[in-house]
Amino acid sequence: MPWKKSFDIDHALDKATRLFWSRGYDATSMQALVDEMGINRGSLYDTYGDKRSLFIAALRRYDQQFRRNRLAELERKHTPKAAIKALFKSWIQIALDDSGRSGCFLTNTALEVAAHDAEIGAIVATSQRDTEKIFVRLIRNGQVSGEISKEIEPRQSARSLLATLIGLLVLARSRPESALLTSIADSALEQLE
Amino acid sequence: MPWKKSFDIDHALDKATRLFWSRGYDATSMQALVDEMGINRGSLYDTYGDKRSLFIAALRRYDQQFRRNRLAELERKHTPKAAIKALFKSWIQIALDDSGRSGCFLTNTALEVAAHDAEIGAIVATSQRDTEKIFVRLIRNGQVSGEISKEIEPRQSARSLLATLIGLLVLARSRPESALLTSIADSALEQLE
DNA sequence: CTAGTTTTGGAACGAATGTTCCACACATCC
DNA sequence: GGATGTGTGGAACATTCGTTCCAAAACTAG
Repeated sequence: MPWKKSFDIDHALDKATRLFWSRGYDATSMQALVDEMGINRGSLYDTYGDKRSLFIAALRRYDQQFRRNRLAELERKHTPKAAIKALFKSWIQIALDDSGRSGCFLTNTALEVAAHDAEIGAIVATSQRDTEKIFVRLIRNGQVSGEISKEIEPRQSARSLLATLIGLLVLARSRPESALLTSIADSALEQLE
Repeated sequence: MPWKKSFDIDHALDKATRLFWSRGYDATSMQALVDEMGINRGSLYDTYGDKRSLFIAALRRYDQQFRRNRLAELERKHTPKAAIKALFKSWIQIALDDSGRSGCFLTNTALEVAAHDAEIGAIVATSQRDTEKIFVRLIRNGQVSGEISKEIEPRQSARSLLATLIGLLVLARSRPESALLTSIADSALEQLE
């Protein structure tokens, strides 16, 4: 009769996510994944399919665990404007702590794979659109409570915030300098006043 | 006695640049480069060295031809603020025209290679710093002539412009939508008022 | 023409790639 | 204990990778 898997599927997927996140798709070999995930090559193919499928699963998991959940938590714990500020600050903190300079998995993927792979491109684009929507909501709520200027146009400012955040994520990987990144975050927040 | 090369070294390098620019480092094979550059494999190794050296030469050429020269031309032909506007507009134009969705070679490289290769990382970081300096100069000159508000801090605004531009270049590759990109460019310019 | 040098086209290399497969060990249920 | 199905470890597969090498062709200079 059947038998439960002896390894934690999600835990192994987290390991794969970390590796893809740090090195990208092409530079991550199946051998490195086998080593890092701590499971057998056969089990890997049985459980997750081929490399591309595993990458998509890792990207989806990152999108859920790291982006959606994190944004939801920030939205719950802070006022709208403070949530935006906390988002930028936490990314800067990650960039300065992270010795591997991994940046943001979704943004890395946007450049490396998304342009040449429709399915992966759709995942990236959808998550960017969702982040944009969250910014719109935060701005509107901030305008109601008065902490964000009523003169700005929510959609346009949300797009600007998204672009600035993505730019910061790129610079975090090539120039992880505190002064540079905080300067950018400050500018982004000043736009809301 | 010696004999001049029968192929144009820079022309072949341009072909290589286009390929690396569009596909990235890992996804571009030497075979594809041989085919695209139209020269022999032996000649390629004799002239440019190994793959990484060729990539660096291509990146340096892009930085000179496409970034520096283009920025210098914009600075020469326009007033400071108009130059910034023209820069954003031309990138949007390229993004919407470019069926290959190549984005910006330097920005692509910042994410794919720069974080894990010190020499290439230095090239990317240096070019980003130089672009930042040009923004500072444009802003200062615009403040003198009066077309840019004297209330803004040139260095901080330059960094903000850089981040926004890079964010736009990433989005150009994952979501080449006119409304999105022009909205971002408009926001960037509004910051200067 | 001859000598000298470069390009050419392709063979060849070892290493690494993603993927498949299989015999063995082991845990579960009857 | 025996049957069933899973994870294990590694061999093996065909490709592709970057790189090296070489004999023949092509061109220039004397």
